[in-house]
Amino acid sequence: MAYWLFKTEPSECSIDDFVKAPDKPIVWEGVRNYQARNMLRDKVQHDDLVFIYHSSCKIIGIAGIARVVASAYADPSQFDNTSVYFDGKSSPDVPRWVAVDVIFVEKFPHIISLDKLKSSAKLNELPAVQKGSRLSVMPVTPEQWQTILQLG
DNA sequence: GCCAACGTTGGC
DNA sequence: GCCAACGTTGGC
Repeated sequence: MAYWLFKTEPSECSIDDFVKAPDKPIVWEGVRNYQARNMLRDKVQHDDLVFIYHSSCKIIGIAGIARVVASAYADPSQFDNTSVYFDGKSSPDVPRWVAVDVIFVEKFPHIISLDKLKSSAKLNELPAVQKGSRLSVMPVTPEQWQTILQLG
């Protein structure tokens, strides 16, 4: 079992969308970065736990936890020409992008802010706190996971 | 809205 | 395969 951090803009998908439908898997689609895709496709497994990170918003930070309930499959949005995630260069025969399904586990009473994450020396290696990091799917070590939980 | 830091594209 | 130009991300 592994740990991950998934970035999302809460205007697109926030922890509250999970809270609203706690038993309904959410399709984690729209990852359009090769490094992130490779991790989604090759490493993210059923039952892995995921920090949900809110980016590009007022309160930036980790908002809660979700669990992976379906490992990688072809991201349907890449074939949907009405979707902002449509990719005309991808084909059903050789899908370029993948999605996973995640389900609600927990919403934190307070978002663990980016400032707080940066304040812990133990999290220096976490890509999320590093300047210029644009990974939308990133690994979290068990030690980092525990450190972050204690910050919350 | 600015802009630094990346990532991707495409001509050569 | 290099690299300039362009596009995107994401914190501020």
